[in-house]
Amino acid sequence: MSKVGSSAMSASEAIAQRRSESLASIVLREMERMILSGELKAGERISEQNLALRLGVSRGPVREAASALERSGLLTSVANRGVFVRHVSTEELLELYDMRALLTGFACARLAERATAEQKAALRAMVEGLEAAHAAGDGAAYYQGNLDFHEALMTFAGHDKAARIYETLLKEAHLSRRGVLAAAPMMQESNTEHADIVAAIAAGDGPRAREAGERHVLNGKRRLLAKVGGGD
Amino acid sequence: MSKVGSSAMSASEAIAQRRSESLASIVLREMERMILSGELKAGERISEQNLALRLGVSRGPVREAASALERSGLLTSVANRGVFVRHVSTEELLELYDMRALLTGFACARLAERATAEQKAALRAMVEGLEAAHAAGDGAAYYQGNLDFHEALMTFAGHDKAARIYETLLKEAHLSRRGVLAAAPMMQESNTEHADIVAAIAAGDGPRAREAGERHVLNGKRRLLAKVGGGD
DNA sequence: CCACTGAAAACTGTCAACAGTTTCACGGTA
DNA sequence: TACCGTGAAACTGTTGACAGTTTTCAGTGG
Repeated sequence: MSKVGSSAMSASEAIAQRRSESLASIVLREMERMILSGELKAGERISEQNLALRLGVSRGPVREAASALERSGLLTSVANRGVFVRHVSTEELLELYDMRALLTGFACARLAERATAEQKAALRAMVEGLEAAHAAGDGAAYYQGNLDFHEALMTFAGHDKAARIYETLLKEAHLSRRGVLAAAPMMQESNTEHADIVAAIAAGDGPRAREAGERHVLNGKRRLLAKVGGGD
Repeated sequence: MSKVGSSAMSASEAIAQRRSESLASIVLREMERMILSGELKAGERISEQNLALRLGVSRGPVREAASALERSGLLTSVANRGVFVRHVSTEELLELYDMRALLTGFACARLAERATAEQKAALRAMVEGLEAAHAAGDGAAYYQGNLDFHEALMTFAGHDKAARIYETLLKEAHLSRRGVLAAAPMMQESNTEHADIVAAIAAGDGPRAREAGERHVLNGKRRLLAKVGGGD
């Protein structure tokens, strides 16, 4: 319960070496990491007292961090009982896919009209990398590469608000460890869609790029749904 | 500086009469209200000490509330200097319009397929109310009715995530008092678009509803841009 | 063996105080 | 008059402590 694992070590170091960053923001990052890595499981209670002790800070910064994380949907708090890692229901996960689809489509349409040659090349390279990962049957590499590809789409689009919202949505989706499973099995199908997206962007065809981007994420939702079924 | 104005009174009462709501959440609401009402202007510094004093609480809950509001984009904090009401640039406001357009289009498409007869009737009634406000030249009524109509679109769509994001975006947009001005002048044009949206929804035409919803908000963006020009 | 009671332990919500930084006013100097 | 140190006042970041609530658990009775 009170183990000062190596996982918390980096945060402790950060606290020791801090210069101008507030403890609250360090605790925030650490809590977020713990939640997203699955170190803290969904529905699990977080004792601010224990956490403060483990991180070597007082409860004030921990409460501030928790307050912020609650706002961004990673925690829920119950009066006099503390904060809990939020449980993302299947319905909510599906809604997250809807929103990601919308944003991805938007970004793709934008890229079709403003992507630089370098950006197009980078996207093409990423798709080839994913192809290689698929050929090698390397699920982990595909998973990471897929995340990178989607992040690149949002970043290259040069729309701060869209990228920021997407980031938040992705973190929330990661709360449900189910989302992770959906990507690996259908590598071939998924990467074909990636290629479609890049092709539409390269062709400068906004509507087609938007449709391809949106469809791709919605297909991911469908693939997830097929896997989950009425399972839970 | 230290006036305990009538504006803070309701919050003070809430604090006095509280039963199970945390002080932090009350302070959060009050700060949000102050910011959105324009009582605190963009770029203005918020002294947590003064605020705590005015609300009759200690600095702890104020800091928690500020931490949460920073996360949702209403405040920015600077180390050792405190928190400031965020300044929303024109570029950022335009991006907010993009996102609202996306979400509105999404909601409209959804409504075309799942709106109940009551919901359709309610939307129609709202458009008629707006028409009346326009005829009467009542800008304030039109402004509020317009907000209500858009909120209804998001609520009726039955998509929690979309509604929640929309709400956040709207609050951020309200930070820039420029957005407010855009609605009033073009009542006729704006409400014609509202009618188009409702017609498409009533007809069960998803794509057309989506297009109409998206276009409507983007036209709002265009109207805003025309007004602002290169002004600032 | 199980359900119940009640007191102790643990924890959250809140506050007041301390240390370090920033801001501001004041007085001296060119 | 304008400029620049300098010290006091004000404020933020953080902590430890107190009050009230929840949880735990040993002991009791059925």
